Amino acid sequence: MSASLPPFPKAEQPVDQPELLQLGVAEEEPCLRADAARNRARLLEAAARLVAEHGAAGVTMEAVAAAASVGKGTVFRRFGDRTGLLMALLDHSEKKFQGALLSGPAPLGPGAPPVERLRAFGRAALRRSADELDLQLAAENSPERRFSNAPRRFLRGHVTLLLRQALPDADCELLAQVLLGYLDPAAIHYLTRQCGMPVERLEAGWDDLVARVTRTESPC
Amino acid sequence: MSASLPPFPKAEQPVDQPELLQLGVAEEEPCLRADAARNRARLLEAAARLVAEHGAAGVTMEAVAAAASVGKGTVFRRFGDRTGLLMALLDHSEKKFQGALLSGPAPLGPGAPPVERLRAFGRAALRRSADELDLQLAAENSPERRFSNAPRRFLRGHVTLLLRQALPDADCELLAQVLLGYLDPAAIHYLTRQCGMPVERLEAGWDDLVARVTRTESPC
DNA sequence: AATGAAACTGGACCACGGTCCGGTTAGGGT
DNA sequence: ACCCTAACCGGACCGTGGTCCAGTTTCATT
Repeated sequence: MSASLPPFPKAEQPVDQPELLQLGVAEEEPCLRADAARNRARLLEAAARLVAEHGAAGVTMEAVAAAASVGKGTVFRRFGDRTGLLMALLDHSEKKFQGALLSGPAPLGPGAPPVERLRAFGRAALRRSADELDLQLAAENSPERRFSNAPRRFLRGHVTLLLRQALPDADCELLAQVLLGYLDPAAIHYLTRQCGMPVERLEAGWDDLVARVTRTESPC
Repeated sequence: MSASLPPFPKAEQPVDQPELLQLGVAEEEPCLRADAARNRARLLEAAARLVAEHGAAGVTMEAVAAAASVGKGTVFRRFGDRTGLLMALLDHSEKKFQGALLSGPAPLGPGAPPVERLRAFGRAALRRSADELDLQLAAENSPERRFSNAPRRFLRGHVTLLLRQALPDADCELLAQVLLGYLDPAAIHYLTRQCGMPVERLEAGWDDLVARVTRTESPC
């Protein structure tokens, strides 16, 4: 909420750059002083240990700071807020996923027809959420930023692109929003854990949804 | 987190009763002592005033309690938590909406073909979110309970029913989840406020989505 | 090596959501 | 009219996310 804070990178400014990172995997930290980098590594390690021991709910900012023998302010300086820390924890898996989409083997990566890539995308995302579900849930942003973080923007761009190949005349941004909504971690948690649906049903539902959305109207 | 709490209704237990409220609008408070009812009314009035004055973000539990000349514990006893208070604030509009769906004029109410009712439903929901957006955003539950509150369950049942009339052989629960995801207040906020999409585009997108989802495959 | 400033550190501090429990009150039974 | 008990009240208390700033450290430059 403060105005000018030159020496405070805030770890994720809401700059909405016009899709020039379309092919770059994501932005990197500009640089880091030696001690800062060391503390960052210790914090991530401590946070991962806390997740393993007490679940994602046990990742308290104070606890992480204490476990890393570091002041609380340092955690906030490095990661901005709790969500930033949790997202940093998911960053490795996220980067791997992005890499598979951009340059992995088909049908997830390039080389397959777009609809088939979409189907593979959903299955991969569902499987990824099967592990990491509690972490992804805990990292869920506040309602205002649930859609405007870097990983989400990347997935949105990817799905939009695939949709545009299959449906050149549709509003692919909105359709991408719909498809990604189906893969929302909170939704997956609700359907599988609270409603008891098996993952197979979610996968079948995804294929069905993709088929319905990309079906071109009555090609008689 | 406590175990047994007889004298503490908690305002919304997570009981997931098997759809026997399908036609009842919602459950009512069991009864209320005279002073409790008076305090409840004063709290709601105070909360509404705070929303009008300082926006939904200004609705602090302490502020509401103070504005109603009531102890903080009373607010939590009555409404369970902050989300409960905000949902109570939205309750009137919610009930009206549910009434329109159940027994209002077509095409929103009964009497129109299901696909047309679905289209009307989306437009109505979008318009309802246009007002009240900040309140609906602030009332958004924690990720775990975003889908398991009474209003949401009602809408889910309604949409599922309409879908089943149009698509007897599809997985209508999952499709209903998809459609409701499109109408999520956070999504609407993101698309209209942050992406700057006009509401007309969202409405067109809804019609398109309903058409795609309910299109029966190649009726040649 | 000395130096100066940018960048980082840590812990005191604050606000808010949520819990607890001793004291109070409503209102039905007698 | 009285009493008894369940329900309710209020505010002290706690944990957590997040801010702030005085002091310290790094490192590029000389």
